[in-house]
Amino acid sequence: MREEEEPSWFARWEEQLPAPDELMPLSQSLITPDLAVAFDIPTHGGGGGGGDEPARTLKRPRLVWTPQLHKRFVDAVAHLGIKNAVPKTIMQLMSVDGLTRENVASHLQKYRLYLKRMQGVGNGGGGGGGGGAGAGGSHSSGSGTDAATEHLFATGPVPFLPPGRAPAGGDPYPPFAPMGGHHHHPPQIGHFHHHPAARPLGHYGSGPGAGFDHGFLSRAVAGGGPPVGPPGMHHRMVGPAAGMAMMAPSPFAEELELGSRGGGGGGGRRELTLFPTTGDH
DNA sequence: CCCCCAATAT
DNA sequence: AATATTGGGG
Repeated sequence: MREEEEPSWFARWEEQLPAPDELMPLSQSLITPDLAVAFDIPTHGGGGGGGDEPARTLKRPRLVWTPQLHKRFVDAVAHLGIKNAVPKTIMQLMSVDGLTRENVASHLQKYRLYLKRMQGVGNGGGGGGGGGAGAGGSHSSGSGTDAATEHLFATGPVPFLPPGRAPAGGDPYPPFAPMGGHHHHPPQIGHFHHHPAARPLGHYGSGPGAGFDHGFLSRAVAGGGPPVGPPGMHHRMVGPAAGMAMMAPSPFAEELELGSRGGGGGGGRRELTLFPTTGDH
């Protein structure tokens, strides 16, 4: 009789519910770029009567990494390159409202672990990838991807994995290999390369007929956003001046890589688990 | 200041 | 379980 789970009256407002009876074929609506941050647990549980709502001290609800959101994350990382894929940059590139650096950092950490885990010997999980050198001093422990990790991370093609694995002492860290000759360019946070399918920020319409914003979708560059400064940083940008510079909503185009991609050439192959989206599992 | 990682707390 | 948070080190 004890139930956990807080009273989420708002439950996770995911993206959906366009119409009570309208059912999307979902056949392969891989274009469900919906972007929405799903939160849970709004705040004080009071109930009742309280009355007071300290707008300050409001704790942000727990962020729910929905597959779509995760995808944006992965795409951002993939497009940034290992060196620029740091929390702040990733967060900015994602342009998801409500997302904080800590959110990304935490997820990034897990994501990195997942990658390492997969490259270790014995990998297994989801599809494997090809092994890789032990990067960084990691201890390889055997276990293959566990269910836990799998449920989120393996839910999308890992865009980068060491292409050529060096069996014994190769480079510990690949300089980052873009997928089969793809584009990789200086992280322009202002606007990304144009893609035929680039969607303008605002409402990621999931096709005709849907399209509604939940209020926050697209980060309002409030506060007089500084006109983007191209992060052409080559080094770790440090310095007072570099502290803040780029900021702009950027819906970067996404690469629809639907086929399976092997982790890098070679051999691995990824079973595309179509999206578990909206309610799968 | 920011990042990274491990451990821990919720 | 999935995130958030903290702490130590760079």
